[in-house]
Amino acid sequence: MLALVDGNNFYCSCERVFQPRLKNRPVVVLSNNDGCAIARSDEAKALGIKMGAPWFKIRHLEEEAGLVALSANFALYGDMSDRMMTLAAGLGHMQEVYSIDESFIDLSGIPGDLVRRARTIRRRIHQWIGIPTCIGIGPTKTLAKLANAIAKSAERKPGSYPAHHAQICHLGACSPQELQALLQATEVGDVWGVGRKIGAQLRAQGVHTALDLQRMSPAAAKAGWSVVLEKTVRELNGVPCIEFEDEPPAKQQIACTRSFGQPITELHDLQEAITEFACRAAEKLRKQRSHTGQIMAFIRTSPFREKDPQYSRSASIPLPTPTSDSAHITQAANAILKHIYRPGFKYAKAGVMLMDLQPATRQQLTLDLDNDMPENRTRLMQAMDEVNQRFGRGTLHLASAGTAGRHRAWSMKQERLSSGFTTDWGGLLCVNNDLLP
DNA sequence: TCTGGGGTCCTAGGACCC
DNA sequence: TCTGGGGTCCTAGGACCC
Repeated sequence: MLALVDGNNFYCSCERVFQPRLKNRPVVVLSNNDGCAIARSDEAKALGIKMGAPWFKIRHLEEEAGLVALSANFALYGDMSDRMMTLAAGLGHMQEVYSIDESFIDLSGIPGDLVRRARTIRRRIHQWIGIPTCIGIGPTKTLAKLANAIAKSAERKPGSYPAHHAQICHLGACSPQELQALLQATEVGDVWGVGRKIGAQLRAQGVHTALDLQRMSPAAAKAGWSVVLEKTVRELNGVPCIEFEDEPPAKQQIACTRSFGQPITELHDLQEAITEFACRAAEKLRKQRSHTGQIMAFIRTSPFREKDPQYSRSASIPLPTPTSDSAHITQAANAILKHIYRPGFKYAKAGVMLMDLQPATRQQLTLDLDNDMPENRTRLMQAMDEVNQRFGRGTLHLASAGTAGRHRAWSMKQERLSSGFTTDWGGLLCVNNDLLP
């Protein structure tokens, strides 16, 4: 048996812990550059605000409905998440952290009343961290997800499901008739793994509810769609097909991409952005002790400004020697940028992706020894990570050649650090590429 | 449907080989 | 010159998730 523990409206709930005045008010948390809503309180959902709604379209609700909008504070949410995960882990023997606000817990071998146990953990998370959660229990991941959705819906929308499933729902403890009724009351599009497109296709074939999908033959699911949907059907029938991952596998790719607050036209401004993205990506890479064998960069105009000429292009460079060196990665990313850049466009977004990731093995370290001053180089990177960890991300960063000290034309929102102070881009220590070996 | 940022997995189709 | 069959590898794109 598996449990899924999920923080309700997670980012909003985190903010409410520190700003109790936000309780019972409609609240949204906005993405980078305050672009769109990425979290909504129940009250904000009741106002009809959709996930991803652009801020400029819902802004009028500030005046009209007392909507409160907050810029995202990801450092805070990461911190709260760690604490919540630690408590949630107490539910069973193994935990898979699935996202910032969700974790699966393996309940096999746990004796006694699982619902009562879940209730204890839920209360503890609420009392100690201040985050409200819902817990779904079922024999497979898909059914645990479904149970979680039922637990949430039963609490928020009375009448959608029987009230005793609110907050905690244990599908493994339901009678076959009860389970059937719950599946029938669930729209097929609400099943984990069924998105907008496949949901529409299923409905067109007469499959409207989770129960309909459960009764589809796995062979038909595979023939009509793919092995992914086949697994979903099997999981709905209680046959585990999606593995429990106790420790997170190393990432296969690492990306750092951003939309700009204002459109960018000049190459040197894009260079600054790409340099920063490359450095951040390299940091993530070293954190998981990997090297990258291929670097990709892209730039694009805004598809939403239809009148403006559109341009979107990406390119990648395979590296002769896999590396985690910020300077190498930055150079490669900037070389790509020069290659794909065309003047005359208003660029809205750019990014760097590291691909072909592999463990930083001893062999690769030996290869590095052939480069200039490898020991200094490694120590420099270590020191940079340590400084940034201690004083906040971006305190020490590589500047693209010749741009150090120039005003940033592409502005990102200032980031609040978990320690509570605000960093400023002025007066930052930069290391110029030109100075590196 | 909507102006975010990250990820994963699967599939189809082309290149190339025997 | 045409016709046959099968396999692998790679890439782009689609669909999904939070």
